[in-house]
Formats: sequence, structure tokens, C-alpha cells
Amino acid sequence: MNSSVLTAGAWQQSEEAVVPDHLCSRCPRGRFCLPLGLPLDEAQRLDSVMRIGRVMQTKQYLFHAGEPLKALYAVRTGAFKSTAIDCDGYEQVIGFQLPSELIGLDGVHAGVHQCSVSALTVSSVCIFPYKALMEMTSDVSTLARQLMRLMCKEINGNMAVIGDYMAEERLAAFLLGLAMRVHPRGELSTRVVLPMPRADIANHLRIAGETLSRVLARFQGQGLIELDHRVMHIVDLDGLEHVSRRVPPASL
Amino acid sequence: MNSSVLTAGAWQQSEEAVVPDHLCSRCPRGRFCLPLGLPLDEAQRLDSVMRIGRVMQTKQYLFHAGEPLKALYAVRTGAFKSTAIDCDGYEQVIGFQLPSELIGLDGVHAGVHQCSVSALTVSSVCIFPYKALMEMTSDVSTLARQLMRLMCKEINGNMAVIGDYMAEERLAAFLLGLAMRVHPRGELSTRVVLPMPRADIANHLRIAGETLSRVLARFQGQGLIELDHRVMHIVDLDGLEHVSRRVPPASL
DNA sequence: CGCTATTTTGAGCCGCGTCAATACGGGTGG
DNA sequence: CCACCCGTATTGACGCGGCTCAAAATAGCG
Repeated sequence: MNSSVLTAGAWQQSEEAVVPDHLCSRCPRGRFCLPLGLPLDEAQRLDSVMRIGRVMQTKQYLFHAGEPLKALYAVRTGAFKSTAIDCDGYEQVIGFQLPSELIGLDGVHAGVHQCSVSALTVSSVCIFPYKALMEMTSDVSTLARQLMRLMCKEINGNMAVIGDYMAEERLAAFLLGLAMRVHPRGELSTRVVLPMPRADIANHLRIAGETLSRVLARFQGQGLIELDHRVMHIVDLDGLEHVSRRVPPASL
Repeated sequence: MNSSVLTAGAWQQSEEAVVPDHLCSRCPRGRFCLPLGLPLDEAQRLDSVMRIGRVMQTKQYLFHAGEPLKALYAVRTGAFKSTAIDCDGYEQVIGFQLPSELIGLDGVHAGVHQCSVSALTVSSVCIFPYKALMEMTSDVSTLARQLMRLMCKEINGNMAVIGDYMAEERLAAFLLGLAMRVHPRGELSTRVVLPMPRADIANHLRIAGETLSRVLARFQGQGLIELDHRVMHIVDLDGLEHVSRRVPPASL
């Protein structure tokens, strides 16, 4: 039932996986996480609000759809997927969250989570209790704007996935998107470990698992990527980008 | 080149097409337009900002993509379509605007219009110069919130169209959506005049024109609707809703 | 009344989903 | 350490929805 330690370890591809201390203002990822763009004094106010969450096991849920929004979360290590139930009771993978990315914005509008979020590997998060966060935003307008931006980003990101592109375009865009997110907002990385099973990718891209498998094979045949189970190497970056050219960047 | 007066007349299906005066605070549609939810005194401040636009001819542009955002517009009479150019230079119909609906929100984020908007028939609009509007919002927080709501609505509305539904579901949802919008936020109307050519509908729903034609024919064969050129009667409302059941409501 | 734009109808093809069978791994118990 | 098992991933066969190409039928307009 649990994934092996090895798998989890493999996903921690960044050497700085261990954050030196537990303060936003000194977090090496802060540059690209919630504190993005905040002046130092405001970032320090985040420290007093933030809490470190307990380590989460594979398949463990951070929260379920329908629960009231208690906090926003930032991924420290590991990876998550967020899922919703469609009108036919079928599970839909809305998206994946990698280290430094924010979780929980889906609950801001209604005050209730629209998605369930669960860990794909052994993972950990930073916790920002929502109430305290909102009290900060009332007099820290930079933070309020940052939250707005992140919400818009989330919306845009989803837009890219649902457009009527073909399987190849969708998949190429997805792989490139992952590669760009591995090093938080740094350079695109050529080596990416996919933290999620094929079925989740297929569901998220709204293509059949078999189609995913075939397109992946085709990409390898064309020399665009090399793939060994969950480890991907991007061989022909330009080629991959060309395939995905019709899909909007979905980044911000 | 111009559409006939008859066509334009046919589209003015509401008897109250002529607005008694030129004030938001006394506009019969104000209940469902920009002033929605505003207390009377704030609605009256809108009056001083609003201007009446000149009558627009079919195919005439309200603004083009790339132009700076100068004003928001509310449709008084007629109908509009908004279009964008995709990365291959191909035109994409983003949406349609009916009387009482707002135009121009696409330019708020960047200060520059993302879409071009043109009249589908002889039409007219109310003009709200953006600068003046923003000056109002700074001390009329209700208006600010109303604008936010409208933006979210726009986003949600678009989401519904791009999902991976099949042609039947998309089309049924589109027709129902139109029927609900004809009488500004009143009851769904059984008789709807489609103000746009088939090609625009097809483009907007991202299906081929031929497919649109065929599905329309099928709907008639199934007794869901009756269609005479651009005049549609919804015969079996429940049936139509059933076909579209997988598509989210897209309304607010 | 002819001309052109729009809409409908028909034939054929292709992408992708479904069903089904097979291969691969990682984990367990002997 | 190996046999076994089950969940994940790949590969093949086939059908259907919807797109494309092509042509016929209307409708709007001069």
C-alpha cells in the first residue's frame, strides 16, 4: 500500500530538499513560493503565521472536497494531486503540485474546498492558517495582490489543459510544464522524475491511458524524449516545444 | 454586406427594446446589468459616468485586440461576438454578448484588449469610460465587488465551453445558455432567435460547421427543438437539459 | 431573376476510446 | 533466493465520433 522509500527518494530530485530552518523569510524556495515579491519585513510576518505540517504518507489526504477551508499549504517536499468528482461521480485529476507550489486556493471562493488533495509520495507541507493569513492581508496589501496573482495563475493553468488540443500537444505541453516546475522557477530541467502514475497523467490530460502509453512511445521513437519507467530525459527540447506550440504557456 | 433591417429587428425579441431614458438608475435592465445590487445612490453615480454609444452596424467593430482599454460597454440592443486570434493566426470565437451583458472585461488585466468585439446585427451599447469607473470604485466598494463577480463569471462561462464534451453536449448547453440569457436573467425563453451565423456557433463550440448542422438536425429529429433558419423553439426542455447534463451550468 | 453566401447532405478518413491480451516489477511467503 | 501474485504499463484489434473534401440545396440581396 505504501510506496517504497526508494520511490519517494527518487522524487526528491533537488539537492536542497532539506530546508535549513522553518522560516519563510529564510526559506531557499521563498523566492518562488508564497512570499514571492514580499519585502523582508512582510515575509517575516509570514513566519509567525506559518506552521510545519507532519510528514504525509503516499495516498494520504491533505483535505477532502467539501471540507471548510482551514489553511493554505505550500509543498515542501514530495508531490500532490488534487482531484474533483464530476457530475457522474467519476474522479477527475485537476492538477499536480510540486515543491514550493501552493495548495488550497480552490477553497477561497466558497470557503469550502472544491477538490480533494492527496500525496503522491511521502511528502511534507508548510501550513498557513487561512484566518491568520487574511488578517495579515488586510494591512499587507502586497500579500493580497500576490494571492490574487496566484489565483489567476491557477485559473490560467487549468485553461491550458482543457482546450481542444490533440493528445500529442497536450502531453508535450504537460511534460514541458513539469520540467519547468521541477526546479522552482529556475531553469527547465532535462531530467524529470514523474511523481504520479500513468493513470493520473492520462486522467488529468483527459486521454485514455492506452493513448498516453502510445504517444509516449511515439515521442521516444521520434527522439524527443527518453523514458525509463518514471524517469524522463528530454532529448529534443525544441522538438517537444514545437509539438506543444498550439497550447498556451499556462505559466506566469 | 449589411444585414437587413428585418434580421436585426427579428433579433430584438424583447418588447422593451427601447429604453425609456438614458440613466442606469432607471434602466429597466439595470436590475441585471452593471448596476446589479447597487444601492440607488451608487447607481445614480453611474449615470454621470455612462454615455450612450452611436448605433453600430453589422460587422462593425467596437474595438480590436491590442487596443488599450478605454471603456467597458453594456449591450443595449442587438448582439456582439468577441474573437481572438490563436497562435496559428486563426480566428477563434470566444463568446457572444446579448443585451444587458458587459463587454470589455478582457482588457482589465493587462490594460489592453485581448479580444476584438464586433456587432452581429445592428446594435447599440452603453459606454462606461474605464478611468471614471475606476475612480468610482475606489470609494464605492460595492461596485468593485460587482466587477470582481462579473470577471469570475466570465472566466467560469468560458470554462464550460472548452471542456472535453462531445458535440451534442456542447451544443445543447449552448442553446440552453442562450435561452436563459435572452430575457436578461428572467425566465428561460422557449423561443430564441440566434443572432449569429452557424459558422460562428461552430467555431465557438469548436466543432466543424457540418457537424453542427448534423447535430442540429438530430435534435430536431428527436423532438428536442424546432428550428427555422435562425428561429429556434425549445420543444423538450427536459430532454435538452438531459443531453447537456455533463456540462457545468456556466452561469452565476 | 441571377449571383453569391450560407447551410445542408453525403462519402471517406483518422484520431482516439474501448476491449482484451500480454509484459513487466515490486513485494510477499515459502 | 526463487516462485508466485497483483497492480501498473504496454501493445494490438476494432468501432465510433467528428473532421475534411466535395457537391447539392437554400436563402439573402442586388
